[in-house]
Amino acid sequence: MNQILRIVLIEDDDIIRMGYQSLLNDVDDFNVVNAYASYDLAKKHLETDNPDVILLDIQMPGTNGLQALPIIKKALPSTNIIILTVFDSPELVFEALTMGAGGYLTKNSSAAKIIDAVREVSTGGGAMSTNVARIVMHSFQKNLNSPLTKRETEILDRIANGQTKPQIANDLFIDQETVRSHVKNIYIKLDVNSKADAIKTAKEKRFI
Amino acid sequence: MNQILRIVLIEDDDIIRMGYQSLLNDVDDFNVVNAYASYDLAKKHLETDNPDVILLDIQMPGTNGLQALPIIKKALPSTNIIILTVFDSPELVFEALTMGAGGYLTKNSSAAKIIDAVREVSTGGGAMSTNVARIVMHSFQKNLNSPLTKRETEILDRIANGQTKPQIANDLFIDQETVRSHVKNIYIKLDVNSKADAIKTAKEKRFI
DNA sequence: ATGCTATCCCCCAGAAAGGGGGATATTTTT
DNA sequence: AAAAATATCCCCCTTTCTGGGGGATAGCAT
Repeated sequence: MNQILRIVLIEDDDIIRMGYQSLLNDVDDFNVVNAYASYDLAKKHLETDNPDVILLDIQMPGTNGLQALPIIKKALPSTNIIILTVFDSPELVFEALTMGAGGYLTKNSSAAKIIDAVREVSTGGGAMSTNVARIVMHSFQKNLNSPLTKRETEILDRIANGQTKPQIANDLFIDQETVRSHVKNIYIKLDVNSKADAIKTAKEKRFI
Repeated sequence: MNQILRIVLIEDDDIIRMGYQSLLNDVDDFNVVNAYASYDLAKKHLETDNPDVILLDIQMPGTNGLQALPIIKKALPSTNIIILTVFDSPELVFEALTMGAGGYLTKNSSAAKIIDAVREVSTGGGAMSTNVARIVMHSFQKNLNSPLTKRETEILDRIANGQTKPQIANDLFIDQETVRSHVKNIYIKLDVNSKADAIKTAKEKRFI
């Protein structure tokens, strides 16, 4: 499977775009089939370009990269898209990943990293620069000093998944009153007095 | 800040452990202060070892790596831990990340990748091998073909965060009856008839 | 031995949920 | 321009759930 990878660039800065183009074209099995200064310019050609991988900037005139991402993904579901941008705020990163980006690189990435990333996402993999990996990993980390006990956490987790107290009681083979007891303690510990506030507080503090 | 990085290895395979030890000790600013065949052997020495980074295997006799992870994190909060294992199932990866791992590498990682990872996590960053990045990124991707409208998704999302219909109505400046209408349609589209089932189905299908 | 945890019990009023049945205006799609 | 989808609002109703108050008890860990 040493096939030529068809690549499309969408990047508004002429210098950067041409730089990436020559960088990627120098790789034996890469072929930059087209390079556009915006998504609006690219959209009518993407079907025929039929790229395996698109390198997509976020900031550009007209439809921006994050807006374009789901549109492209729907039109060309098998195309893998790498966001290539100077921005690395958590909001942008999560937005891009939920919308189907296969990679997220910041523009300080080395040539080798970019080439690796293209190869990686072309097989359905994931690629991100270290600063992005940092953001993503931090989003997973739970607070290890939660005031909630195991049981309380278990119950709050189920509440956050929409289960009612009777349902929880049933699932855990305990009485509704026991669930109620735990919930009371959860509310005291989190200093709240409603389901919504408990979930909100617990998520903010990463207890669940 | 060109300080020597103090490193501890916890890995039960003698050959592999010694291999990593010599690999890392060959790096100028790295110092493998100790290497143990299990966490149970390591635990009484970790405080004095005072490592900046720990490379931690999952599979080992006695307390395994994932069990040890939160314990170490609590005892040495400023120590950054990299999981180094042959396993890369989503469950293990998520477990490790939520428990505070700063990196997750599989053992097919190159020497350069491992060295990079140690450096990266020592500054609080994140490091993962490409197969792990793949798992993590896929966990973020939403289904772009949700049957739910924007408004319905917004409302279901709020329900999943514990808000009641009156609260949602208030936040969105619409009538409770409107919220009710949307919820009815959500239930029909998802073929459910309760909050819990709606959340469950929507999460499974990645609509929210 | 004291505290924390998990379990269960009762009272109560008010709130919320979910199943029906609609209507209407605005958008979007065709 | 017509048809479909969406977002908004209205009424009926019963059942279920919630949260606040007051407890008790057995086991486990420090």
